[in-house]
Amino acid sequence: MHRPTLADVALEAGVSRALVSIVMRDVPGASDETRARVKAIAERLGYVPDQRARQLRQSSSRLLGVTFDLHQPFHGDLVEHLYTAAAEHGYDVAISAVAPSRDEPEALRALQRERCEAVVLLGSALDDAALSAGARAMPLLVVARRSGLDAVPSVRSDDRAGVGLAVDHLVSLGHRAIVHVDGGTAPGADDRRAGFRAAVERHGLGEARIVPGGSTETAGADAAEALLREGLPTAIVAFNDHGASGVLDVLVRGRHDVPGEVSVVGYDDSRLAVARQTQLTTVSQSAGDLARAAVDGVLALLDGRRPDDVVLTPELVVRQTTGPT
Amino acid sequence: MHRPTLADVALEAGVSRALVSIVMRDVPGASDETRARVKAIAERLGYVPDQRARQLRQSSSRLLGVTFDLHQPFHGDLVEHLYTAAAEHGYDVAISAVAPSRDEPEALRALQRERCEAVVLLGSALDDAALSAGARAMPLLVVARRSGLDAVPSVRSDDRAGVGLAVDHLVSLGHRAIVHVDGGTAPGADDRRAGFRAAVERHGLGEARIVPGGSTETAGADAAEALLREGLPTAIVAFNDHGASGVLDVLVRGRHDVPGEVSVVGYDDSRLAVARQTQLTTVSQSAGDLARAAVDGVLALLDGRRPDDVVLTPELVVRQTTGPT
DNA sequence: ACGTTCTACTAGAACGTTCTAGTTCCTCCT
DNA sequence: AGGAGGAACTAGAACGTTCTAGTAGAACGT
Repeated sequence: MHRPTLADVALEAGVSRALVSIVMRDVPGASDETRARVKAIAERLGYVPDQRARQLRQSSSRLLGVTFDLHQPFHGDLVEHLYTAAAEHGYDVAISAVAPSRDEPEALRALQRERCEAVVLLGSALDDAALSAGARAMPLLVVARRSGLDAVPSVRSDDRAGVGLAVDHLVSLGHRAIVHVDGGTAPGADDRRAGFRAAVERHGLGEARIVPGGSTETAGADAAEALLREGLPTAIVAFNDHGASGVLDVLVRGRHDVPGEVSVVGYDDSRLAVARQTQLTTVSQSAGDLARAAVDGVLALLDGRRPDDVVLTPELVVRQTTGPT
Repeated sequence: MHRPTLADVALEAGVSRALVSIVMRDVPGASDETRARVKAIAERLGYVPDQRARQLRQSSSRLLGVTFDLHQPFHGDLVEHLYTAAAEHGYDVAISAVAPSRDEPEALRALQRERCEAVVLLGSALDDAALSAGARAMPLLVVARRSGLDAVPSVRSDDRAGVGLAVDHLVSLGHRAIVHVDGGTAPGADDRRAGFRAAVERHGLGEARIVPGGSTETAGADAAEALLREGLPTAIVAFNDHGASGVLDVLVRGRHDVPGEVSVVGYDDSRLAVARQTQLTTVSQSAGDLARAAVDGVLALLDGRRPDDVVLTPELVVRQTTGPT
């Protein structure tokens, strides 16, 4: 008992396989009458076209690969929008997860075997060598990080400007003792650190105070504990929402009033920021815009053009973790 | 400029395509000498076998489909373990995401087109009709929920017992005023509610107090605010870690001591519970065990057997949100 | 009546693999 | 000397589609 094929439907309907193919794809070349008849028979037999055979035959697979981090909520948002953005251009999406037990090269290789036409890497940690090796096999585009390579365009939001927005907001509320809990080696961390330095200098706040952090809640919590020991500022700009969440936990459990005593700003506007009762003030990178730009970018690549790097302007979303000093 | 194929490698090496195929699959039938030579040439040309053509030819695709919720951290854990569990049996995994803009039937159809041999549905919300319709097309197995259908086995942990563990723990700490913030219509919510009722009765705590909640942090937070108005118990058992997290936020921000004044227990032992500074006491369903059982189950299905429903026993993980009353 | 153009359809090749059924050629046994 | 058996290799079909190049017949204009 195997799945019915085109041939089964054709036999049953008394027509050629080609005609069934025409009907199933809804392309011109069949009368309305046979169209209805064939469709009914296909339905009755439970026929579902075989994507593999289809793509084998067609030169283009119209399949876009996406690698993402299973445990990064913002990647979830991006993936969701990539599905719809790709569908708008008639592309299917194959996703391949990156996790502690499954590294990026492995995820990339899986997509390559699937014959994706191009791959979008979300927040990739691959170095230039690995990236250019991958780009030799298929068009690659990175999202939410820079690319040093000419062959690999990137779509990201302006991290320096984003952190600048956060600092501007805090300064306008009267804060002058502002600390950045950085992202360590995470993609984008360098830019955000630089953006923080630039903003602090722009406002003449003296030496920029930066403490080592990371992209997880524990990293944020550890940094907050260090700050408690060394002396709290009046405002903290975290590397991302995860980190801000860790910072918040430590502060609130330590009976510090947020935002009365300390203001906290996150980054990403992930579900974490929205859904949490925390109501985190954060910098929003529109997942929808990033996804659309990424899809446009890979389509340009497939078209043989080298798209410009896209740098979107982030927005500040003020919620309830920031207030006047 | 297209990807090199078997034929290209064969031509370059001066052998037949069949021989190259033999070499690439590492099956017996080629001398060590040609094996090395062909592999070198394949490497040089950048040849990567075409998974689609391969699976088209072979009767079995050795491909397992998995649908999961992009925004559910516990699903991330499960997917990660499914990758490795499937690999142990020589199976590849194709994942298909469910999200607000992409419903379950859509995700399932994508996997069907990919010709997966069977599909594992994580925490599916499909009703019996949809489930049995899907099961007619390919073997299906649900994880983390019950299945009413004979055709669809299920792998889950014992939700009633899990909530029982949580209540036992709280009672042993001296609590008698315990509230359950339930999961509404989420998969498994009924069992957990029933488990709470049973445990409360077993300990003779009087009428079970249950307030409506849900599977998100906001739902948990809303429920906590209702509790603040109506009168706090000494302990709260949440539907899952997400919900517990929302409850915690409201409590801590309202200057209530956890666990001094109120104890809180979550469910799932997701990264949320571990990584958060919260150090949530929670009930752990081992993602690894669930994943392995799920893979064993679908393989049995493919073998023509109907595997027994698997109900794993959950474990209580005591961290720092529960204490003596 | 004759071409032209359109519609509805079909035969058969092609996509990149793997499988089946060989064919050589060498070695070993009696 | 005459197989038997095995190792190394190959030709060609097969998987389920879509594509190309066609055919038959109707409709239309002149």
